[in-house]
Amino acid sequence: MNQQNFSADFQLGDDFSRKRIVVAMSGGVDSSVVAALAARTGAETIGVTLQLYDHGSAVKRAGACCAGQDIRDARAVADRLGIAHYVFDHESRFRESVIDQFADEYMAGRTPIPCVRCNMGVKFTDLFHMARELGADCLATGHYVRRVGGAEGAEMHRARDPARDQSYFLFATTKQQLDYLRFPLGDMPKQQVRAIAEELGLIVANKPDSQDICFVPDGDYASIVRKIRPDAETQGDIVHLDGRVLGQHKGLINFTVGQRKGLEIGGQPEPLYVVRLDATKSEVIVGPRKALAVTAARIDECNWIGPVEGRPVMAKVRSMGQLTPATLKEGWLHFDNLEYGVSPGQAAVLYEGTRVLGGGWIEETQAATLDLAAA
RNA sequence: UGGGGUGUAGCCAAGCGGUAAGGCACCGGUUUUUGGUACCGGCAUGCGCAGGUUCGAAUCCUGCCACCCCAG
Repeated sequence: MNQQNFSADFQLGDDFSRKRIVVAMSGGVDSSVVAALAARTGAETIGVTLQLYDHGSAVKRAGACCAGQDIRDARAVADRLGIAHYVFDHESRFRESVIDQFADEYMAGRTPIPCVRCNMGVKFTDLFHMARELGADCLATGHYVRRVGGAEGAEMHRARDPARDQSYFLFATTKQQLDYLRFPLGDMPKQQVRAIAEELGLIVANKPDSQDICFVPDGDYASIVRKIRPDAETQGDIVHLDGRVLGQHKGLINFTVGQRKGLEIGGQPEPLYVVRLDATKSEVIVGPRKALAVTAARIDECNWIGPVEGRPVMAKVRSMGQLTPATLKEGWLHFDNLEYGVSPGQAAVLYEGTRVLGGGWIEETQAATLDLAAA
């Protein structure tokens, strides 16, 4: 640990004395350290925390953010750093832009990514405007992703540490947002971030990383959906690709494409996986693993911050997945190799080297084995 | 109630005298700021029931029960 570790480039020129930085503080260690780094530049630093959901069961859980104790942690860190700190109640906004949409997606037989919706709306739209209104020169967050100056303006790149890279969740960041955003942690290993927090005596130094979905108390996301969408328990058949009805399910919301666990169908020679969800018939269609293979995915509601059409790129269809070579043509992302467990509602994010080119939401997929998909 | 067959964990199933494979399902753990996947571990003191033979039985014998098939 040396002094060098205490600085980060906020990409605001040389004279920070007349700059103002707004930091999105979730109450976790990452954004707390960003606030510390921002304050250290000499710029006027303002911490902003959004309260995103209620004070119920979720707030005491390790790994939560933006509620209850996290708000107090953010406040404590801001006090320690001697920076201004504002808390805004965004529960209703979060509910309609993230939680309701989350439930509706599951109801439609799709598999949502609330973290992306949260980044798109609450964080990079609402917070963005607040920062502007506060007269800030930039909005800094604790995301592990890099903002790099390029020939045609700011580019987004994957984090230095591939294990912590969060670019998958940020594909919908627009060019305009990227111009204004700063991600000072993109070059740092997590270990260093914690070390800084500890060095500065921040209360959150040893706080567990957030994981799972922040507004789901115990990993049981289906219970949240059932709570706000009472008809989520519509039962239906579990149907094999060959047409056989193998069993019954307790609601489409409990399943996603590629899922193996939870079907409760035994006596099979090999595992069954969810191949498709049919919301209109309330059917879960299952088949062998090879039936999951897809050659392409149609993506929609795309956001591009780099050139992609017709070029060979690398793609990700899940946050922790491997990069896989692909090409985008007329809305369809064609994979060079077969991909498995690709679900509508998930995101496809494209890269060129470390650069994030953007991405889109998966609407449908092209099965590799037509004979099996025919059923 | 004539003949034949089968009864091993929730399901499928090997074993056919030497001290209960494997798969699916399920449970737990690891990994993971989405879901899922993957990986690791667990999972029948007991083989339809009751006796018997044997040093030793899921495996042999007897009886009973259940289910299936073929006949009249």
